[in-house]
Amino acid sequence: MKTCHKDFFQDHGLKNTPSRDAIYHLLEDQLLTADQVFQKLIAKGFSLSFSTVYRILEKFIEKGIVEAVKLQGEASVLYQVVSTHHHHQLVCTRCHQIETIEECPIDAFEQMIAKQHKFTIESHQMILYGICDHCKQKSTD
Amino acid sequence: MKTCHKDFFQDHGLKNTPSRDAIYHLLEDQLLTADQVFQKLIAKGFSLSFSTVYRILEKFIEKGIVEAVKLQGEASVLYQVVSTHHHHQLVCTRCHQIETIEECPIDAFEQMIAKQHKFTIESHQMILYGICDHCKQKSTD
DNA sequence: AGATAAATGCGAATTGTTTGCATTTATCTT
DNA sequence: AAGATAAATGCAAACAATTCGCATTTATCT
Repeated sequence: MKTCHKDFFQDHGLKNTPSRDAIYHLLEDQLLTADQVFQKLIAKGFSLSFSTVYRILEKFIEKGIVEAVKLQGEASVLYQVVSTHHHHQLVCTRCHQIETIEECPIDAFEQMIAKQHKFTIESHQMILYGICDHCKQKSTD
Repeated sequence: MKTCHKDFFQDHGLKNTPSRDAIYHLLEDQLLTADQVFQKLIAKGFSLSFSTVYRILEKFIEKGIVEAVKLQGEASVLYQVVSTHHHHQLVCTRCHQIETIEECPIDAFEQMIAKQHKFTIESHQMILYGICDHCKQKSTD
């Protein structure tokens, strides 16, 4: 519950509602689909509608509070609170677990691209697909 | 028409049909949605059904002939023939033009990730969003 | 040429997401 | 603190992209 002080939503021009708060906290430390957000809240006994989930996510993205990530192969979009620090994802192609990493090789790369292609990079998405440690160990059993 | 010799599809265990050939050649040098593939072929006077487009793309992906790329914000998936050489995309957030680049900063990075996270990278997707040269020049007019 | 499995066309079904509209709620005003 | 106001919500219907079932056709293998 790092950044969510009392007027957090109001500072973004959003009303402070229980649903917003609940969704925000859910997405602080994990990537979830809209459906997963909905299910988790319902499971907690929280009451809200499915379209509200989508509408809140939409507002969050609009305000830069949350980012949407589209992974190859996954049908639905994943959402996550935008951290102050940059990060990327390691997606295991076997168990589909997603690990978040802080390392990024692109900063240096950006300058080269800016020159060679005269393209000013504003943001980037990098997703690495492969086998996680856990799955690797299982396959050697 | 680089790699498409007579038995190309058969080598992949696929029958050699006109639709396959047409779609393959369309995607050799551009990223298109399923719908765009369909529209372009229809426009050329080619006759095929929409579900055939999806089924062919599905097969191509299964055989590793084509890759699917999901961009942030875009509703539908883009498809492209997998080149023998590795490449990435520069997506202009203004004009939505997509440029393909050969440079890749990730090869060296992969080894580091493999060690630090015990994650074996099989493939990766990197998309850079920003402003292309053309749009930049327009904005200074 | 005939057999066989794969490929195709068509429409209907499914899935993820968005929208319209009536109702409720957070915040602002007095 | 009560009422005004716009934003937020619930519900169901609409949508758009993609998938599927099934009957028919076609490429490839005898």
